[in-house]
Amino acid sequence: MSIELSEQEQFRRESLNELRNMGIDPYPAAEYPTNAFSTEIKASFKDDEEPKRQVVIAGRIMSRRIMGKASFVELQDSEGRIQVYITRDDINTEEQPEMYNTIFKKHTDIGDFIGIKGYVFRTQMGEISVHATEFTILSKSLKPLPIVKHKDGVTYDAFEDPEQRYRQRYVDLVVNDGVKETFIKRTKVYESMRNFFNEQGYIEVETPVLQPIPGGASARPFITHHNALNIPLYLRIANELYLKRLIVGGFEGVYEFSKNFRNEGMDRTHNPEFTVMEIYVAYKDYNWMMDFTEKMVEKACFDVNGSYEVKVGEKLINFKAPYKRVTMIDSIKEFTGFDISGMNENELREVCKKLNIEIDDTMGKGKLIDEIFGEKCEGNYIQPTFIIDYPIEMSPLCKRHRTNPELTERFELMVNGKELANAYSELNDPIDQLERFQEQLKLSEKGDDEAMFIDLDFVRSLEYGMPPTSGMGIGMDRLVMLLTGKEAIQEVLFFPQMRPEKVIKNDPIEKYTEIGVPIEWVPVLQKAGFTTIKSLQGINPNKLHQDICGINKKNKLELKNPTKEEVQSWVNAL
RNA sequence: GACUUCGUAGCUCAGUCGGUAGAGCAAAUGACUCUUAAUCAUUGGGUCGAGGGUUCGAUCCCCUCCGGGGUCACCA
Repeated sequence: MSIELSEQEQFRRESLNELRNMGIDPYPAAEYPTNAFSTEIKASFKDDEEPKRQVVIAGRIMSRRIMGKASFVELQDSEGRIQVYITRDDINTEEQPEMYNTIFKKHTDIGDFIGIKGYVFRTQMGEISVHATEFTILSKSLKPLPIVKHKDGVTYDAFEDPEQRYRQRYVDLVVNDGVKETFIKRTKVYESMRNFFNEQGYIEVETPVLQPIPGGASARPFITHHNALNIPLYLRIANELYLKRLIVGGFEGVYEFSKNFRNEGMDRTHNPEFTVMEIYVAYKDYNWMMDFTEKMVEKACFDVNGSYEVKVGEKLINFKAPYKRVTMIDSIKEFTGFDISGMNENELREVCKKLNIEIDDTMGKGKLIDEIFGEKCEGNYIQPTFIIDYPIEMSPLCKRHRTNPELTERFELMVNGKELANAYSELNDPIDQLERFQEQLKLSEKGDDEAMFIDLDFVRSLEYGMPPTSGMGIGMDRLVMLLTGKEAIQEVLFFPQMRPEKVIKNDPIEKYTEIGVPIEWVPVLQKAGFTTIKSLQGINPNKLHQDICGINKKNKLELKNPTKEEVQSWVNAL
C-alpha cells in the first residue's frame, strides 16, 4: 500500500481488494444493458401505474444516506440524477448474502459506478425513486470526488476553483450542474449552423492546418518544422485563402469550422487555439452576407435557447434580426465628434492625440483608424450591430467600396462590445490583391510584426479568375459564450490551455538501492521529501533516521527500522 | 510580458499580533428498513504551494521560484 496516497484513497484501494476477495470484479467487462434514464423515468412516472415500471439504470453514486438495513443513493447518469432505494433484504442473494452489509455499505463509495435493476415508485417524502432489486458494481472509483451539496436551490461547498475545474474538467462535469449543458449547447450551435449552410447547398470542407505561409489574417503564428521537407511550417491563423481557392475551383459555397492558432496573449477571451467558422459564397456581396449572417445568428440563438434573448452578465442581448448597420465613419463621428472621412495619416495622428489615444510611428492609416474605433466606439455596441465600410488600409483582402475607393466593402458584427464576425465582398482582382499584399509587406518592414507574408499561389489562383464572392468568419468560441451567457472562453472550451502542471520527478528505485537503501524503505524516503538521492547529500543521518522511523510508526508500515549505522552508510555512499 | 492578489485536511473555508493548526462536508467504527445538505455517538486525517533568509523558534515576517485568479499590454 502506497504511503503517497491520502487516507481516503487508501481506504478505497482496500475496498477494491476486499471486493476482489469476495469474488466481485470491481471493473467487470460485460455490457450492462440499461433501458432507462434518470430524467425520463421521473418525467414519465404515474402514481397509479400498476404493475410498477421495471427499469435497469446505471450511473455514478453522488450521495449515500444509510439507515441500517435500508439506504438511499443518488445515482447520476448522463441525463441527470435519480434517487435509488436499496434495502438489505431486496439486494442480498443466496450466492452473495453480504451484498448489502459488506459490498454496498462498506466497499461502495461516492463516485463508484453501479447498475440498478428495480421498479419505480414514489417515496413517502414524495420523491420519484427506483426501488432496487438487484445491485451491480460497474466501476470502482479510487479518488474521492469533491462533495457539492444542494438544498432549496442553494449550493454548498461548491467546486469552483477555476484552476481545478479547467485542469480536471472531468471532475467539473461530474459535480457541477450546468457545465455539461454549456457544452451541449456548443454542439447545438454547430449543428444549427451546419444545417443552415447545408440546406442552401454549401458544403463543409477541410483545409490545411499546417501551412507554409500563414495567411488570411494578421497575427503571430506558431512555427513548427517539417523534417522530411526541411522547411518551417506554420499552424494556421486563418483558412480564408484556402477557402477562396476552392471558390476559384468552382464551388458555389464552402465553409469550414477552422481550428486556428495564434501565438499571442491568453486571457478570459483568448485561448491559443480557438475556432472560427468561415464561409465563402460565390456571386454574393457583403450586403447579402449581412442578411445571411443575421439570419444565421438569430437561428443559432433560437435553436440553442428557444428564445432570441440571452442574459450576458447584467446585459440582456436580443439576437432577433435585423441588426442595425452603421458605417465606421459614422460610428467614429457619433462617439468622438470627429469626421475622419478623407483625412490623411497626419490628420489622423492629430485626432488620436486629441482623443488621448496611444499611438506609435509604425502605425499606418488603417491602424490609426482601428485604434480610434477600438478605443472609443467598439465597446458601445452591446446589441448586435453591423459596422460597415472599413478604410482600405485595414482590409487587404477586401474589395474596394463600389462608391468610395478609400473604403472597402467590409462589415464586422459587434455584440456585447466585441467583434463577433467579420466579412467582405472578397477582393478578386489579382493585380489589386498583389499590390495590397505589397502594401502590407511595407508595413511589416516598418515594424508591424503582424503584417502578412505574400501568398503568391493565392494570387495565382485569383489570376485564373474568382467569381464575385462574399466571405464571412465568425468566432465560434465567442458566439458560444454569448449564446450561453458565459464571460470566459475557458467556460466554453472543454480543455482550455493551461500552464502544464509541475510533476515532481522522483529518482527511480534503483538509484536508492544502489546506495544500499532496502527497497521497502524507498517510498518512506520519498515520503520524507527525499525524492531524489541527490537531496540526501549532506543530510544529518541521525535526523534522517528519526524521520523515517517516525514515518514507519505513524503510517503503521510495520517495517523493521534500520540502524543508525545503516542510515549513515546510505548517506556516506553518495 | 507588467502589475496585483491568492495557494492551510479529499472538498469548501476559518485561524495563528511568530510558539508546527480548527470547523462543516467527506472518510473510518457503531446505531437506525421511506431518507434527502438524513440524523446521533466515537475516531482518524495536514512536510499550512516549493526553496532560501531573519529568528531560540516561521504556516505567519522578508526574498526567490512554481501554479491560479484579476487588471493592463497584444490580439479574435
